[in-house]
Amino acid sequence: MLGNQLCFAVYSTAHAFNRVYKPLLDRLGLTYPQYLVMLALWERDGVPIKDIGERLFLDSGTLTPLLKRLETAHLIKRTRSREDERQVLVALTSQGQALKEKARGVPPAILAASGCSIGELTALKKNLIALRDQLNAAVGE
Amino acid sequence: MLGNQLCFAVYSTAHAFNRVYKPLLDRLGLTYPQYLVMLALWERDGVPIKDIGERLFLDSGTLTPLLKRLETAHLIKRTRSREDERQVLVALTSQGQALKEKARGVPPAILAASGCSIGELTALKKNLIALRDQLNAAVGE
DNA sequence: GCCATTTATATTGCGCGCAATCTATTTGTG
DNA sequence: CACAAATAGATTGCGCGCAATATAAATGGC
Repeated sequence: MLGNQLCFAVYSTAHAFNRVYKPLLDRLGLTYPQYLVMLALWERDGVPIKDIGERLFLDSGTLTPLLKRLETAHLIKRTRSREDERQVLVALTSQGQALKEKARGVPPAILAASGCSIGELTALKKNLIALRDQLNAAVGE
Repeated sequence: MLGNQLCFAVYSTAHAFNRVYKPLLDRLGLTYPQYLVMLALWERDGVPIKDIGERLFLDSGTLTPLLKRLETAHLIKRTRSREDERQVLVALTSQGQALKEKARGVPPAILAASGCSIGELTALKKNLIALRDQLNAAVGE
């Protein structure tokens, strides 16, 4: 049963996080997955979709429509690469860049809602990432 | 950033778990949320939908169609309560009961894929549940 | 240089997950 | 008893998340 219980703990914690993020992200006009994509682009943009997918563990079936919505919201621009016509490069617009400032209040609010110390959260994060990487390795056999 | 990183760790671990569960649950004809409902019913059935929702942190918008699919698959039966006509009671069919045996191999397989010791998983589960409950409390203000 | 293979992205279909809304009961208050 | 409020569940709409498939461009072996 323990595997089941742990998985449910992860599953239900993910939903709980979503509920905390939602009112904060509503003000930015983003969903949580869209916020993740923006976080990735704020770190490095002008990149192919593949690159975003690898960083977030998402595939084109998820990203293509999501990126279209971000483009409709004028936060990003998608352009076919010249060197490799298969790739679509994703770049932030000025509005997309500007949103980074508006989003600055999100992480502290999350930290406060978690009610944990930095040390606890860091340890938890480390353990989760190790578990995730182990699970992903197990899928690849 | 730490709050963001932790949430992403939870989010991506949930997806990784899903990828590990999928081939195991495909053999049972269940999705992971359906498996969760079955786990809940194997512990206690003949209960109103509300009861399942509280145990799994899910609402009727999610559960109503999911339960309809489980009923179509002949794993459960839904009947209006006599005492309180607002309630719909969910009971396992004999097939639903029998599936419990077929599902017995799932938890050990998950445990093996996690590559962690029982102690590590128990500690991680405990920390996650504390975090989840804290987050849920923060949403309710 | 040709052609099979690989790679990047797009599309379709299905099942969540949740907000918002609706209906039908039940409960609580006077 | 009447009637407002609360409660249980169903419905609708939207955005993931992913499998399966399709398309088009690049690559590699001969």
